[in-house]
Amino acid sequence: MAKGQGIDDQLCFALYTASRAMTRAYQPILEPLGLTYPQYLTLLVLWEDDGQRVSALGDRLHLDSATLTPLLKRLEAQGLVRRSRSAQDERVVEVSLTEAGWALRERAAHVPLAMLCQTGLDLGELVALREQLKALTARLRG
Amino acid sequence: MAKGQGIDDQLCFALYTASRAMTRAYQPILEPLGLTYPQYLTLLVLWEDDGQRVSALGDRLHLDSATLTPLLKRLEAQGLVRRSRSAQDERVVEVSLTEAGWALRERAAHVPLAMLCQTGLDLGELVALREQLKALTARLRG
DNA sequence: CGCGATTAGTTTGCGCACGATTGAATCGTG
DNA sequence: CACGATTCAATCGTGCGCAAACTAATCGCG
Repeated sequence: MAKGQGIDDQLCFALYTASRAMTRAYQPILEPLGLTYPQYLTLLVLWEDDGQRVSALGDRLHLDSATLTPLLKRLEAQGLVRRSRSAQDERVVEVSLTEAGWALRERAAHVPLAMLCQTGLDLGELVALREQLKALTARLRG
Repeated sequence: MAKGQGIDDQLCFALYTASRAMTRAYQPILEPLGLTYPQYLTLLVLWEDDGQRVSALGDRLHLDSATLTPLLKRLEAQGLVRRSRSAQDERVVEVSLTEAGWALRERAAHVPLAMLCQTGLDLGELVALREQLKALTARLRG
């Protein structure tokens, strides 16, 4: 076996395939809610803290406005969020949940557990892996 | 702290951000070679085993032909690969490296080590994390 | 041989990601 | 107050990723 050059030896490839497998695993669970995976993540952030500006969402999700603006417009078109210019600072767009956006939270409440089951990990393994990934991300950014 | 519902508690989000951070970390290293990250992965597979059909590349990379066809056309436009219909079976397209495609292998030889350094992981940690991710991927697919 | 089923790859359409640019609003310094 | 610098979101262009529809070639069964 070649040492470290084959594609299956590469950490990056394992990460890339795992991430896509995860996104795909979410799909059948999110489809009844009419959400994509990035849209679901965005709503998670808003359910945690409603009324954030676009840049704050971007900081939280590590996405820039070029990605978020069209995504938020699609959520708005579905009636889940409102986008409005701040009165204090007209540059800022504040994103807030509608009634429907809040209501969706209940319908999505089962999602984390459903996904946890799909991973087949116990809580300890999950936390360990998650923290390793966070550390790796920090390293790659630094 | 909410238990398991916040975005930073989710394994999926850690995976998603780590994967994007990895892709981004590759960018400055691959940019001098004129490659994107998925293009680099595709070449890795071809350097291992030249002359594969599109579907075999897809099996290896877990990508379908709708993704690979345009990617391969871009590699072909750069003069790195040739795409040709098999004589035995006209449905099949075989992808083979050009001289330039092989030559690029030398110029890319430093990439894995450069990335390993960026991760700041020792080899043992890398292998452990990689195998956990492979196991997770298998679970999510199963 | 003939013809329906299957297979391989392409095309189409949509939704991310992200670098780069733009335009408008605000800030800061003189 | 003025005006250049900065900030915020939107826009543009490119390249994935993938579902679905399509096309052409091959297979298989009568």
